[in-house]
Amino acid sequence: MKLDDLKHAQRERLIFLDRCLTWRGMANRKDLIDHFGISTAQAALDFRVYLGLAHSSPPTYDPVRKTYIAASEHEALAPSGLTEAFDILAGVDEDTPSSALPRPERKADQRTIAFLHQAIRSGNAVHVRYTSMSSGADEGQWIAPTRFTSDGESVHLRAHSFKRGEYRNYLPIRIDPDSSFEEKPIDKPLPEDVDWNTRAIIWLRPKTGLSDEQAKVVRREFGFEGEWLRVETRKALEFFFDRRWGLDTVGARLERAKTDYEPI
Amino acid sequence: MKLDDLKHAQRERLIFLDRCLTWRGMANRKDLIDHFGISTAQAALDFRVYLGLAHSSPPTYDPVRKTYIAASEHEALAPSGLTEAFDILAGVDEDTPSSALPRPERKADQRTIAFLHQAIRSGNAVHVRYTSMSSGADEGQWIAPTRFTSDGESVHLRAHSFKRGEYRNYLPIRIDPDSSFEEKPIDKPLPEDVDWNTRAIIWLRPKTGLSDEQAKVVRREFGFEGEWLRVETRKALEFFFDRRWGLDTVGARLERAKTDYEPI
DNA sequence: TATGTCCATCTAGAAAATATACGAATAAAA
DNA sequence: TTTTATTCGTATATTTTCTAGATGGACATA
Repeated sequence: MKLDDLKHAQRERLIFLDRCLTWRGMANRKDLIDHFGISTAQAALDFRVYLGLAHSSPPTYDPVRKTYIAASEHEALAPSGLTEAFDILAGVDEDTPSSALPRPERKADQRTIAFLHQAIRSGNAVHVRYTSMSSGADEGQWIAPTRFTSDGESVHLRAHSFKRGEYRNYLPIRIDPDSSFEEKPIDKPLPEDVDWNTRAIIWLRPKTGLSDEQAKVVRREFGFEGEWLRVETRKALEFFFDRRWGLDTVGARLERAKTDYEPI
Repeated sequence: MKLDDLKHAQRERLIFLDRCLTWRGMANRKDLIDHFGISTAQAALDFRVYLGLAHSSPPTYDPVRKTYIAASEHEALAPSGLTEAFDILAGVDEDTPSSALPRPERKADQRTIAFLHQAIRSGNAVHVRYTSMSSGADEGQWIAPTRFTSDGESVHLRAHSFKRGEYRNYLPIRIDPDSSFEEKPIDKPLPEDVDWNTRAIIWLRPKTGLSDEQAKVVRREFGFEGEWLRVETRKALEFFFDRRWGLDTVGARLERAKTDYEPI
């Protein structure tokens, strides 16, 4: 019996339960009932199924505290990072501001995104008017969108620019929503997107100048033991890496050691 | 009939469907079947329920393209940002690197988090050994944790420090996992957490020095029309704001105009 | 014209979940 | 000490949800 053998709905519930046990160290039927709106009977069934699945380190019921307590060597069925599981830990009060810092969410026009998605699916080129931060609005151009990407802050469009003869990253928000979005088939095959199909393996180390003790904290914080932290992405996204990881800021605690490239 | 009247499982499915229609502009039964593992019959039922709910701008079936197409004035039942909905747009190939830039995920010790959560719940003080980046490891101290917070990058612990006589933000990863985590009741009531209970309203504007046209792009990108963008958070989290929004970097396109404070 | 794909719908039946009731252990309040 | 509240578990009958499998329609492509 595995987590994947279950139906989607119950699997979702057990994953939630798993996270409660992992990060809170405790869980009740009430947690399931409040979160999913199921009955007490069903919640009890879910607990039994969970206990059946978690044979390596099952939680135990503590009648004194009236909750299930995770085993001290508890192993998550579906491992999660603390950031993903934050909502498990944060009490949600309506009205008052969240206990999470608001993010700089970029807006996007639904219709524009749908047109681009459509062009990607059909493999057509599409006509757009694009405003770049440096050169201002253009008069309209044909691009061949291939996929959406994300740098964690905003969503980008990866597309071949016929004007430039290369693949570039575009910000959908800078596409004029009143562009024609006219589509046309691509006459000759596009070149390979080399940067996309190149793996960039970035090796990071604690910033030069940190004391040994500080370096140790940094290692623990980012979860690596040896000399380097290995992070893997695509060369096409590497441009965004330093900013996303804050390597270019004054208080940076990591720096690049080296970068390896290999075809995917 | 409203989205909230539905059971959790079906509501999840309809929200997914809603996002497909919103951002892809199209949806099939197959999308539901692949994502939730339901039958074709159930997927067809979900579509009918969705059509019943989306009375203001229902999608239409296009027999030629063999998909449902969102109305051009489509209104999302459950509005979402593009960043949240990114997984709807990104094709997921296993094996190859993701099309999203990896995030600098901070690690955290489950057991430590569970102890802290326990202390918050019970309202007790807890004994921990904390290593700060500046002053190094301490000899152990009592703190009174009140809640978890998040700056979007890592999760923090908000706690009253008896040593300092004030509320501070701690990084759980810097708490020694071998701390005693001994608990004791708090003898006299804690002072109010004034910074937590103060609303910080931050007014941002396009960075001075940008051209009018550039400022216009910035406004559209961050979704504000007038002079300022209003962002609301808690004073206790304000310290993280500039870094999270990249206001302290060279390429920043927003700057603070003013900040208002008011009690919550 | 044949084939494949996508849709919808029908029916019977399986599976999932509920409502309701009952009993047990514990802590705190009366 | 007794009562109340909270949490657990389980059992029953019932309702709701979902599936399996079959049927048919519209359209595109070969």
